[in-house]
Amino acid sequence: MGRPREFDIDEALERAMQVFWERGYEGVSLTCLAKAMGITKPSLYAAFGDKKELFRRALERYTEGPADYGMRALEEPTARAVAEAILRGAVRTTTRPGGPEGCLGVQGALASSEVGRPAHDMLVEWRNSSALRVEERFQRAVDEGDLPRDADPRRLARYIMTVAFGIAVQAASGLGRDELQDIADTALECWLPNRTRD
Amino acid sequence: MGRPREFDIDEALERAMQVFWERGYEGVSLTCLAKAMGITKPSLYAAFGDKKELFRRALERYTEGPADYGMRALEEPTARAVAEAILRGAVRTTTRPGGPEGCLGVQGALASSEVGRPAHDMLVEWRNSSALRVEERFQRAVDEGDLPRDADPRRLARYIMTVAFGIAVQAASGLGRDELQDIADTALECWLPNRTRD
DNA sequence: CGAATTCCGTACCGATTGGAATGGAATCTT
DNA sequence: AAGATTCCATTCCAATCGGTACGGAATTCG
Repeated sequence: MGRPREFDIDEALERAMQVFWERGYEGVSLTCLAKAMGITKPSLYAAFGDKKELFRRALERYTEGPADYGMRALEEPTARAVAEAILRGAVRTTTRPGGPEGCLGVQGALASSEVGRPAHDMLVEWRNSSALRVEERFQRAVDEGDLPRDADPRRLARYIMTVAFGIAVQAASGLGRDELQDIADTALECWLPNRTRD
Repeated sequence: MGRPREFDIDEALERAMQVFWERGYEGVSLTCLAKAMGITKPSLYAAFGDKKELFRRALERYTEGPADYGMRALEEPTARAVAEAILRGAVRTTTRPGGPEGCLGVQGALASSEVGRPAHDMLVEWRNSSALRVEERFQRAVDEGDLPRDADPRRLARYIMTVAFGIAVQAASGLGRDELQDIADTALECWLPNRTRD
């Protein structure tokens, strides 16, 4: 009941995600955000609450959209394939032609003032929980005999995630897709035996 | 001639560097900056020019201070030792007890609005030139026979720097020194034969 | 000592920040 | 059609942003 909204809330959120991805949390004002979303500030406020709530929604959308390679990678059959999928996904996502360079989870709010703290904390948690899921997947690989019994899942997961985050930083520094894939390949060269590079 | 300044300009710059390191360029206001430096805004403005000039000075000081491991690493005798020194330095600097966690070159302004562009550009250039110097060092290693003739110095350098930047991100996510050193060790395990871990 | 010079502190500048109040327009249920 | 409800647009809010104008305090040179 009542007057229906004149904008598509999903499309508006998509725009918001793009802008946050490109400029970070504190790097965008509500005014700029509203303009990019094609709506006015009150509409934004009514539909999404405040700025940090909008950011949370955008981060959620990012996780299930551009960064869904993370979840899908965990379904690969071997630890090696998981690692490959993560790094390959990181390369592709941080250099996708349509979108901003880099990773929202890294760019968003690495450093922040007090007002940027909510986004900062969300992203720290986002990065750490990602690493944790990879670790759990690698633990399963050890249990299954896919990884050697003496392998350290946490250490391997942290290594892969570190390279992935480093790739995001390098993408923000202007490196291209091929160069980043080279880096990913280098990181994988030392990985356990069954190399299956495409 | 004239009234002498009542604060130590070197110490003030040190404070500024610390704050930029911790909160990034846009994350600190001039007011907060001046307070941390123990001086007033007009004094700051008179001594350092505007905010981006102060940031430039702070970045300079960072390069020659906490991040001097980068330059010193290049003087190591072998490529392997260079790589080790870089990663070890990254670990130590991003987790030094006294200072902020992470790396000024990474934290400062990965993502930025228009007003943060100067810092953003400075840091992109800083990261890229760091990688370039490592590449040149590795090229020398190839020339000297320290690295195999078919090694790709650029690729190796980018890999090492990617891991180093990734370490900085992880430090900002709260990982401790030992955990980061584990990551560095893992990254080096695949490195060429002569492992000389301490 | 006195003039010139430089620095410090306060108080303030216009612009922009995240957020909200208000009122009219559009749609639902009754 | 009437009332209730929801949305949109303008306008405004106190606070803060980076950056200054100005007057008094401290120092050196003459």
